[in-house]
Amino acid sequence: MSTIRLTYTSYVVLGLVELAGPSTPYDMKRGVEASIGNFWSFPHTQLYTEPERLAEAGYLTEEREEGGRRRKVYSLTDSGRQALDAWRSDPTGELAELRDPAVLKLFFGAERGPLGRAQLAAHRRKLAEYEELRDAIASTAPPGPLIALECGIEHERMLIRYWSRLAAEA
Amino acid sequence: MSTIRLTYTSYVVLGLVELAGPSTPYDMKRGVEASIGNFWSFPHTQLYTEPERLAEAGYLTEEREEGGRRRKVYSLTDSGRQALDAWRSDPTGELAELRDPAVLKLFFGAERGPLGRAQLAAHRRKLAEYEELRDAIASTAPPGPLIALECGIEHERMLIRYWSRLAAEA
DNA sequence: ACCGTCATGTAATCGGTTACATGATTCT
DNA sequence: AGAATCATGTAACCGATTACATGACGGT
Repeated sequence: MSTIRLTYTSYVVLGLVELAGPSTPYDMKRGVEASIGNFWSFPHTQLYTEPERLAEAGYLTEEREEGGRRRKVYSLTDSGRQALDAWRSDPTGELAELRDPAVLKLFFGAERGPLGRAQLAAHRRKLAEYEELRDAIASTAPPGPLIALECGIEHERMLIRYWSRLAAEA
Repeated sequence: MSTIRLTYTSYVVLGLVELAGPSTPYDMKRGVEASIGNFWSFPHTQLYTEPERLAEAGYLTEEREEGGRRRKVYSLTDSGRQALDAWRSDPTGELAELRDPAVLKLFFGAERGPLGRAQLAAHRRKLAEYEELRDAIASTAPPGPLIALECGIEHERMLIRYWSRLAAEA
């Protein structure tokens, strides 16, 4: 049993398994897209390697399905739940970075007009998608995902205002 | 002369050298902090390895200072300027992700109260810092950095509203 | 002369991404 | 039955981070 550094990806995996119960990597993949994947994405291959890492370190157990494809099924251990709890209950003051590719271009002198229009279109689409998603899950989802989705919605609205203003000035 | 994939870090380096002229890694480091580093950060060691990569691929030239520490000084080549231009003038529809550690915790069930208060404090500090910075450079800085800074300010304001609301509900 | 801090850099490690590959399933 | 798409996974590579290390310089 090795010792590893828990990354954000680790917590996403632990959190997903807590939410959904014992999961295969593919279960996780489906759990990620259209939820947490909207604002914290990574390639699906991470969902094969990361649970393995976590299992080696004792945060998950790894079993094989009986019959069929005999896929790997991961479950939370006590140690895993503890790690998740410790992380979750530490009220971090760490801040998100903008890390917006379009703002990066802007910083280095990109033309506002075309960039603004492209961004506006994309952000409007994303906002619509979020609002639809919220309406679809509002009555059934746990509060965490819902409230996070609200943040995503505010984020999109802010950026739509921002790029609108820029595109208008240009 | 090798072929490399240009990452965001590459464009940051190319952009910095364009803005500031021939630079040593340490010049770049100073250029990064308090400007682009606020919303697209990375460890300073990247500023030693990345220019080297870029020089090998022909986007920068590498010279040695005469005397003193004989530090490496990097300058843009035509090829580097072209790559920067091509990137900058492509109006990307690629979207920023939230990728906010605090929202991640929220998603997986963190308590709103303590987390909200910690985030509020941190975001208020950051906002004040941005506003001060803006006032300090408003008259001298090129438009790109200023307009990007405006985005950072709006971002902070949005998150202050968001966490205020959450902390109040909790 | 010493100490602390800033300046400057090297090297190793590793998480994350990219590329690829093969079974299942569904559709026509 | 063939094609297309979804499901499931492996392996290699590499950019990014972490750890460490030494030189310069200002203050006491």
